[in-house]
Amino acid sequence: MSTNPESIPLPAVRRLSLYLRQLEALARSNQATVSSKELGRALRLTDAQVRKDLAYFGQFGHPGIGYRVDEVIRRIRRILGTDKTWNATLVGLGNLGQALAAYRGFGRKGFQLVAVFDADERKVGRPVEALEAVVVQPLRELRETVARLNVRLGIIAVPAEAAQAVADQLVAAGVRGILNFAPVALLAPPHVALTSVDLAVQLEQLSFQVGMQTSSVRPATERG
Amino acid sequence: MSTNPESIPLPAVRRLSLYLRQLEALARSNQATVSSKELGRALRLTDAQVRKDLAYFGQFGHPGIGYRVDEVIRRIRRILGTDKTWNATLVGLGNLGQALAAYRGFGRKGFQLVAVFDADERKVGRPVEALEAVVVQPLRELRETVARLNVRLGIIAVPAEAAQAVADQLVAAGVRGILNFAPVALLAPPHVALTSVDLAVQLEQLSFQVGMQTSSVRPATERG
DNA sequence: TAGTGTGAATGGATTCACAGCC
DNA sequence: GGCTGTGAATCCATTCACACTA
Repeated sequence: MSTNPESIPLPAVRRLSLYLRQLEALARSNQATVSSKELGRALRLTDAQVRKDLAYFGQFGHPGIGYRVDEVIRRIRRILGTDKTWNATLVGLGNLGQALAAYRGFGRKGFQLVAVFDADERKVGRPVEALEAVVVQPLRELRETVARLNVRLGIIAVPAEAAQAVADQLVAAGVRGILNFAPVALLAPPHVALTSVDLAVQLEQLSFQVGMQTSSVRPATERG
Repeated sequence: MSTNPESIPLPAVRRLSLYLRQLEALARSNQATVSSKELGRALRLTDAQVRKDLAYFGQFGHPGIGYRVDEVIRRIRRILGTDKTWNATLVGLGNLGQALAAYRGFGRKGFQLVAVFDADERKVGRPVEALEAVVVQPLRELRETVARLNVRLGIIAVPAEAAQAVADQLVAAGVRGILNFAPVALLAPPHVALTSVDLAVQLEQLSFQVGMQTSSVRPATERG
């Protein structure tokens, strides 16, 4: 009984991606079915968690059998929306931007990079390495190009100071979602989806974990 | 009253990084103090959330005044452990690895890249762009180099298939934390901290959000 | 027997609301 | 008056436990 979207826990949506990744790995090793227990073990989750998560999105499993790997893969892709292709644009061709331009995962998840922008006039006009038939454009052409090519997603890889202005332009141009790599909290209207990836935040989380472990792992042993 | 570490909600630790980022921005614009309300508004959190989060880590605020920006910055950095410098190593010099090698944020958060490894013999021996005095080494030298240079953190930027083997080698060499960019669920012993960044997961989350919004934003309007 | 789906119970995190301080 | 820190109340997510199915 696929629950109505509003009531699905956000963490469950995040885990859906992990299930998919794991299922894809199982498919590559030609495993046909998998149980919630096995799936949970690989991702360090309880079996109940796995079952409940999947059940939020529909009837996936077969009692006595488990989950059929390729069936579930298909259905999760559909739910996540990565079974269709969308045009995307990348703004900012610094180090990170170049790595993103060369990243094959966009295509695999249904996002096609059809335009790239940069503020640096020296980069404008050059072809983008690793992307067929894409040439760096100046920011002032963003709006028109996004509309003409029916771009639905914008990827921001510019310095923090410039990020909000770029986001505003992307929104004005009509994108439906923004993936932000700049280390700032962006504002976007509610009809535009926004996801941020901040490497500094990840580094800090790791640093904290390390500090935590070394200070508390030996509760009684290492005191004297 | 700084709570004991075990009992701090994990989400609060994640938000601590966001508070820091925001406070650093305020410091740059020379703002001396900030209230929980203002901080919350910028990050889209309630003021109560902000106060409670900060209180988990100690007495930060001044009633009637708010939080003193640079005082709190200093204290958060200390808590996160980014006030000290640690040596780090990068494994994998593909597109992403190169972007990471050039990323200035590592240094700013107290991580210094002192060694880089790659399995491709053609890359071995070359200097690493953007890193002073670092030359690409073959993987077989990982263990010895990590020990000799006192490397505490490993960054994995290799293909998914190779990631677990690299993680194992890093663990065997004695690192205390691993930052993983490969799209797999890695296993590490409990005394080694592990954080993963999977771009594909982020893309899927964004895709899902977009799909969600367009299907439910207009509950009554767009049905006929 | 092996394994899902799901209400009920538990455990965590967020919000409320207010005492206390500047 | 403005603002923090925090117990109590609420809300949300996870786990338990079992009816049900292949």
